[in-house]
Amino acid sequence: MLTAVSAWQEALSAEIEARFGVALDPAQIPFTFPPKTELGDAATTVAFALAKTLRRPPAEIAGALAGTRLPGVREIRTAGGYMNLFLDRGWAVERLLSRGFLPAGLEGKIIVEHTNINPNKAAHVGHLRNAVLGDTLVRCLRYLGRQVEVQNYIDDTGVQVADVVVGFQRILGWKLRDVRSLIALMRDFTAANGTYVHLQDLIFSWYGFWTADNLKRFGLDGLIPEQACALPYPPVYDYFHGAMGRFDAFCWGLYARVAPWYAQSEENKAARLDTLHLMEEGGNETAEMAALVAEEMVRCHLCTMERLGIRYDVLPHESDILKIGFWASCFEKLKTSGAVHRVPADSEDKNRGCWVMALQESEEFKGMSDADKVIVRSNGTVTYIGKDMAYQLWKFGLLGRDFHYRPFPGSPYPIWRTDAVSSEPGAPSCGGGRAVYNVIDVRQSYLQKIVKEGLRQMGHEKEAERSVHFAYEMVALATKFVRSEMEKGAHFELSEEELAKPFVEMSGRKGLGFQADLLLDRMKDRALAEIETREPELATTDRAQWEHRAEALATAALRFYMVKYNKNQVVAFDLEQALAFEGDTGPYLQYACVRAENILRKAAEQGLAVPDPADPSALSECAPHFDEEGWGLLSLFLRVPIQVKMAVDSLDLNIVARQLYDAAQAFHAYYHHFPVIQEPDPARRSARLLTVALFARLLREGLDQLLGIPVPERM
RNA sequence: GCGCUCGUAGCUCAGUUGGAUAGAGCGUUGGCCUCCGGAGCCAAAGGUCGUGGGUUCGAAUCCCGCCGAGCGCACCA
Repeated sequence: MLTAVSAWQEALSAEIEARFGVALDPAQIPFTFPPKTELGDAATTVAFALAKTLRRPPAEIAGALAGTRLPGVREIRTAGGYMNLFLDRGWAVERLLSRGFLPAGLEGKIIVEHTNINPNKAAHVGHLRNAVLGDTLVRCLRYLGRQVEVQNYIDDTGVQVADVVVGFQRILGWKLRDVRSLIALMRDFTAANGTYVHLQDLIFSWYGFWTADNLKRFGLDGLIPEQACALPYPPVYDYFHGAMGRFDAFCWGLYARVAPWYAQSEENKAARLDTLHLMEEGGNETAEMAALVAEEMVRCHLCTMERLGIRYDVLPHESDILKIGFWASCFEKLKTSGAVHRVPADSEDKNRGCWVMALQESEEFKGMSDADKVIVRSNGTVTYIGKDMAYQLWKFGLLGRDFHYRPFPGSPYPIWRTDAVSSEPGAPSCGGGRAVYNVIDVRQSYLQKIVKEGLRQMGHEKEAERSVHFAYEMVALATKFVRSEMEKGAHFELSEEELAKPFVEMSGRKGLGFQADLLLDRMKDRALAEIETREPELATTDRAQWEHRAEALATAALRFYMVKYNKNQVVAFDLEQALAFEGDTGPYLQYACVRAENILRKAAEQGLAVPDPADPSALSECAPHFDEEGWGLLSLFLRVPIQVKMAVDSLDLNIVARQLYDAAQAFHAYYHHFPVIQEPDPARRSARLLTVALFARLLREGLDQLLGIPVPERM
């Protein structure tokens, strides 16, 4: 409908000029949709807009324009100032199926960066919102004909990874080979038993874990390893609370132990800096452990996201940005363009000795009490914001150089990661985009603004304009939910004051949050049970099918939950609400599609001829027999391209979810009021079969291409 | 202090360049499976759209004030 609307705008603009002598920019002619489908397939309120300049009543203007000939439009009916368009149905359906309402193959690569989880712990529901929004944006852009490169940035050099390494080395007393064994063991168990292994059972029954040191550490010195393995509930059982046989979940628990451990002594606190230094130096066991942990963690995250149908093209690593010298190049540009200056070391300024970017000149930062931002610290190290600027320059191809690339090992699908030294055969070239979307939560708006300002000050005005921060509100935990978890025995460090608020912020450091895989597992369990009540025999006859359907339902429920809210709305996560399969949920949309396809299958089984949507003669034969309600249902899909465009322009992706939900809702109502197979009149039956076939196809396509929601054959 | 965001039904939320009778879901109440799958449908009850002004043919939407809530403004990322 996008392409049709612009044609209508042109035609109307010409007609208005001819009739009233008023030149109106075609793009300014507003097109909307009537509140009820029987009022028309599309509408324009241009008469209201003209009423002011022409000083004539809107209804009169609408009446005068009603005779305008618009391509594909069979009739224009006016209602007050509204002009309601009724389309030629054959024309509309043909274009719906051939994607004739969509622009194709638009020039210029668009880069979308999303997910960006610190590789030191399992993904939680907050990360899911980021990944789902990012992936939905990618799908919408591709739907609109854009070429998209998806990047997932890996911060493998920061304090977060260091903290987990400290946990392994100093709290658990593990060596590199212990971590290696753990990873290998986890992979074996996951492969053998799926996702339902509790780590506690695993780790404590692991003979190798019970070294003399560990026996002593956990107060079991008198025992031999075999005895410790056999203990049903070792004294440290709670130590690994919540880990589910996954390495990332293990690190989640471990990471939460590190902050309290730092708090115990100054000596402990010093371990963080020591570790960071060792990681930076390289060539030692600590650095190797950090790399190992980060890589395995990324693998875990890729698997989690794979469950949701979320994939990436490339994984840029922060360590490579430094090693390959991107930061050095960026720093040169910053200095030569005058974007940064050095504050003299002997000055009184609090930033003495630092390289800072001055922001007080910029409109954006007016009213700031302190408008200087430190880019390079007085000790010569670069801040996060500096590295991000280098990364952003590369994304636009402004560094004039590229990374090397090698395949990321052991990923669930082929994917490239950056490398600082050399490329492997078949390596792609990445970056160099025309526009860039950074999907990052709203709390980083200030920093993202600075990155954009940096581009501007380096003289890249155009790129700064095309640098979009896709800001969304965080996912917090509903206090109601946290309380119920605490009643079940979970321990969180929360004050009464915090518990009095409607929601609490998640915190990886505190281990406060809900893990993505855990949520998906809970949803899957729920789905398995639901399926079992409907098809009890499936559990024994086809277990793989049973699981496949449950996983699809979990994916749908989760993705829809994450995309249905407005991006500015804080999502207060509540397990009960997230686990819902009824009403305004993903499974409701899947069910509409499954139901429609069921009718088609049943009809075919009974030997009824199901009209082929792609066959023009079937279409012209059926079109006159469409029920008005059936057409109203199909006409909702005319809105999709415009809604997707609006969603991408405003970054309010819930528009897309809403639109498909409305279509599903309209179908469920149609289903109950219009029997298809039972309809005795053959012509009418054929028309209804075609309606259902078209609906099923359009909804399946929409769910898959736009929302990334898979639809199983049955559910 | 400065900046951003939010406040709509008992609860969770839609309502997008100001437009047709303010809508969904959950929950409540009452209906609907010998009939294409009841993860569904139909109906009822439930609203001073935080509040007070303003702009205009028209305001939940735009402007100003006030009240309440969240987030940001580091040589952390």
